[in-house]
Amino acid sequence: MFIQIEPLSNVPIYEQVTRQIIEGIARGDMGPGDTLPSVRSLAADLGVNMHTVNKSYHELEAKGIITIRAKSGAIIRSTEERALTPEQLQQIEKNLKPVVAEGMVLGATVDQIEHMMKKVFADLQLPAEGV
Amino acid sequence: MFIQIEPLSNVPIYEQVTRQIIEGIARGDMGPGDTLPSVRSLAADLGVNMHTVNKSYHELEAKGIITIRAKSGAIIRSTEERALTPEQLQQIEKNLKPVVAEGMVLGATVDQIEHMMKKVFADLQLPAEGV
DNA sequence: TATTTGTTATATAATAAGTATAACAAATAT
DNA sequence: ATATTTGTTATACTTATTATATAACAAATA
Repeated sequence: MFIQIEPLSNVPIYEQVTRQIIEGIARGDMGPGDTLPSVRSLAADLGVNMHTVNKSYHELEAKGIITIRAKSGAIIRSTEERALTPEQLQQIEKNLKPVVAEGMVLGATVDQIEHMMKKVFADLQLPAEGV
Repeated sequence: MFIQIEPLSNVPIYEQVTRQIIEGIARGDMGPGDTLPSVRSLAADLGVNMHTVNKSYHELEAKGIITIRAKSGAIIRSTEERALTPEQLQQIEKNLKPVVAEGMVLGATVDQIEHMMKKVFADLQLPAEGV
């Protein structure tokens, strides 16, 4: 699997796992209907505890990105199933705000920030385009 | 002062303080050369401990946003002093990535995300325009 | 000179993060 | 049918983080 844990990071391991799975889906490495590896096997792969991965999966479920079927596995939901509610949109905006504010205070221009946005989009989408 | 603490938030208090000071600067509520309130007075205002605010100030200093003069106070640095190094730009991009990725996976379009960006920009800049 | 300032130190408590084992019952594979 | 794998649940433990509470120090300021 594509996940790489940075043990010295200030970002918790379960959060690193969550983010990298999300980025993997955005990048098209895996898509709707695909099953995630079992918490035990992924934990063994990453060299971390089962519960750490389990926490990440439940975070993904809370975000509406996957469905966990008890005693079976975790499946990536389809785009139709993931509604994109107004609450979710608002949450994204709330997450965006401190990042943008920090960038501006550090002296980044609107153009610079929008340029970075495009880089992030490209980084997440281009590999899929290459198929 | 404009800072509002949400005690039930999963975001640590010192981090809430840091973010809201940054947003205050971005919004133009306070600018370069201005001094932040003393850690003791702000802590009293917010009803939190001195060290919590102190931690926030040192985080702001580490980000290059303020300068702490020992036994004197904390001053907001000028835009010229805040260099905006390539490392900082890269950090902003790194912060942006998981937020954008999550938005996309949840089904937000590029246009929707860019529209939210503009809302955030407006929210941070318009009040200053009104002066 | 008295007050305020950031700094430093120590102590304590609560919560979060992470690991370690173990057992259960349902789902799946053989 | 049996064995394995699965997510779930429970308990226990360690460590780090967050936050508070006091106190004292020395420099800056009023």
